[in-house]
Amino acid sequence: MRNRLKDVAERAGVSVKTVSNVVNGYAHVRPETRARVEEALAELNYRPNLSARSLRSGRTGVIALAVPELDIPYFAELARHVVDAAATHDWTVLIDQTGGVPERERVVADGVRGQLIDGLIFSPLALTGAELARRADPRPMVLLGERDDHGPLDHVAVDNVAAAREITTHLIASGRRRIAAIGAQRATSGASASMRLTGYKQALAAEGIRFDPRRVASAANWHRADGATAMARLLESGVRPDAVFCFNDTLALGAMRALHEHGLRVPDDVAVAGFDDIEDGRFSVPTLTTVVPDKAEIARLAVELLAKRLATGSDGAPAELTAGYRVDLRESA
Amino acid sequence: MRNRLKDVAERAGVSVKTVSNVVNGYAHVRPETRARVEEALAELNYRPNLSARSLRSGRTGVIALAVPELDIPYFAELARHVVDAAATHDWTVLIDQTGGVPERERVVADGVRGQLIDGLIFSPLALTGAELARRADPRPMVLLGERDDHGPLDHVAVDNVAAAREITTHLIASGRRRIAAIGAQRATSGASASMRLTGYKQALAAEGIRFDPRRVASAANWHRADGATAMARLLESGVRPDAVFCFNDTLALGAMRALHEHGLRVPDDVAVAGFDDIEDGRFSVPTLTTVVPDKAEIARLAVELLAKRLATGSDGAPAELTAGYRVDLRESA
DNA sequence: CAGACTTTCTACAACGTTGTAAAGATGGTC
DNA sequence: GACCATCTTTACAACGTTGTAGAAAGTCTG
Repeated sequence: MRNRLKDVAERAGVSVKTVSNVVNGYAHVRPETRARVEEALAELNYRPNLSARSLRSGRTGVIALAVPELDIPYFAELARHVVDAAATHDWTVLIDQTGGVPERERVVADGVRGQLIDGLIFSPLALTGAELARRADPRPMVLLGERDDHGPLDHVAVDNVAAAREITTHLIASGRRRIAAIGAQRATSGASASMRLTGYKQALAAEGIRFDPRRVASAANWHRADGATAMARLLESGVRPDAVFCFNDTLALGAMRALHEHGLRVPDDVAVAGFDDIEDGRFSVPTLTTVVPDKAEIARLAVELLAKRLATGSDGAPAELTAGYRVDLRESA
Repeated sequence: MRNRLKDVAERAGVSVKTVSNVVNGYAHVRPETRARVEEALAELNYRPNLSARSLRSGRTGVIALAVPELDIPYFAELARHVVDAAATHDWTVLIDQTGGVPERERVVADGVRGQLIDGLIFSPLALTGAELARRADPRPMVLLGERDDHGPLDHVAVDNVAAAREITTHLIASGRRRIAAIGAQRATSGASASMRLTGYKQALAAEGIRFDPRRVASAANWHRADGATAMARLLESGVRPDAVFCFNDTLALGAMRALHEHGLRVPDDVAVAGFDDIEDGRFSVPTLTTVVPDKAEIARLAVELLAKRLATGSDGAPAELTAGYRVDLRESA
């Protein structure tokens, strides 16, 4: 049942190379020969051996996508877009989960996958661009997500500062003045966090609202539980926000739960805004106003960067591409 | 930078095969030789070429996991467990998303991945076991999820009937009598649906409550929107349920949203129970009472079935394994 | 210390594929 | 009909790895 070119060749009465030529659509094959070969191909249900092809060609047709966790909805959705974008190049995507753990991230960047993959699309959480740049693996890598320091590496992100500014401005425009923020992190660990915080501050400044550090709650992780505890901390600390900008949707959903537990209504008492547009936010109670990054564009740009590196043999200055976003106003703010 | 055994061998002054022996931990290598080779290995940062290994061995060390969609939380969580279980065999997992589309499912079963994979763990939505059994690909395949008809194929599932019965019984025990169900499907398309419906009916019967078909709402898909519309349909049809068993958590979250919109409180007015234990349900308002399948066990059993097939060359009668579950009582019921 | 056995290392071949080069067939031109 | 160009097909080698078989050197047994 495991059929090789050789078996097909014998059945069709031609050489192995002729079968190979037919399989690969080489033009100069006599029509009758082609027909005979195709018949044999079908009868034997021939499938090319990809290992042999890869060995011969030096390409596997597989790229890796490394993300912190697939059960973070943002990354699950992103993964699907990457798979779709890769399919246009006939590439298979292998997904690696790093857990955001530095050690695992380093191992992935250094090429755990060995010669299994042609390139890597990487959304790191713990490692900086500079750390990643001095990796041992020569295969091309594209970084996803905003980094202040992305080293000499190709890179795709949305303009986080602008997006955060825009959604904060919306909160102000709808009459809120005591706007809290949830999700800040130590500068070293989270570029997303610091950029979103910057956008938030810029919006306040532009509208002449004084920035109050007591209204900013940090969150080491960005899961629901973190959002809930951060919100609770804010409420119990005595700052009485009338709105909160959460640095991602998951935090926002957690924050809404905490607000609910404190007997506060959303958006009546406190408006809530998020970031990422995960599916849950479209069905939460109330639905979540959020920044919608163009995930399909992010995926497409990343795959195309990789394709360019693979085509040109990795040289050329690092590219830094920006994908689009929009703010979707729903019920929560 | 791309180093082969040959380069290492030259550097260490030994034959290619000796390097291979060191890399593979062959015992009979003189310690000094081993040390010299290991030094060369490190200096050149040798990585084995997996394509060549696969070609030689006939094994790729990659298994595929085919699921409907990764942004369905249940499958994202399951995927992580499968990756972990596969890691114990040093296998890499390649995830395929079928979208639940029959054509895509057929293509996956017939081996799109060609010779890239050693085996397949498949959670089909559209195709029956019998349809899947007559596939063209000879590689071992393990089915996940309950099927009434799973053909002559290895298969891992939890006892859906028992689990549905148990959680419905809990609803009854807590005093509910007008218990609705959301998620029924035409018998042909959804074995999960029909088994959960069966468990629901059994629980009613055991407690002497007459089954009322008007209290059962169907849902072609099991997304939030489907749960919300199904719940709304029930409420507007005049049946006044005091509880609802949703055939998965996502439906339940959608149903809770619809209840909220109709001004009904959960669990005070209507208790809600789900199935799957997705992370969202642990943070929803209120948190969701649900059936918790042992996803780690499902993954482990599936991977081990695959390992057994690969070791024994695919013969032996199809196995049918059952993984555990428990009912987690939270706020919603 | 002969013989048998073990340890250490190596050459070779094969896994299935495709690029190269070249041979043979066909067709066209003068 | 000789020549050249193009079409069609083929043999061969190579991609990097590892199993097999065997050579050479070392160790043990009686």
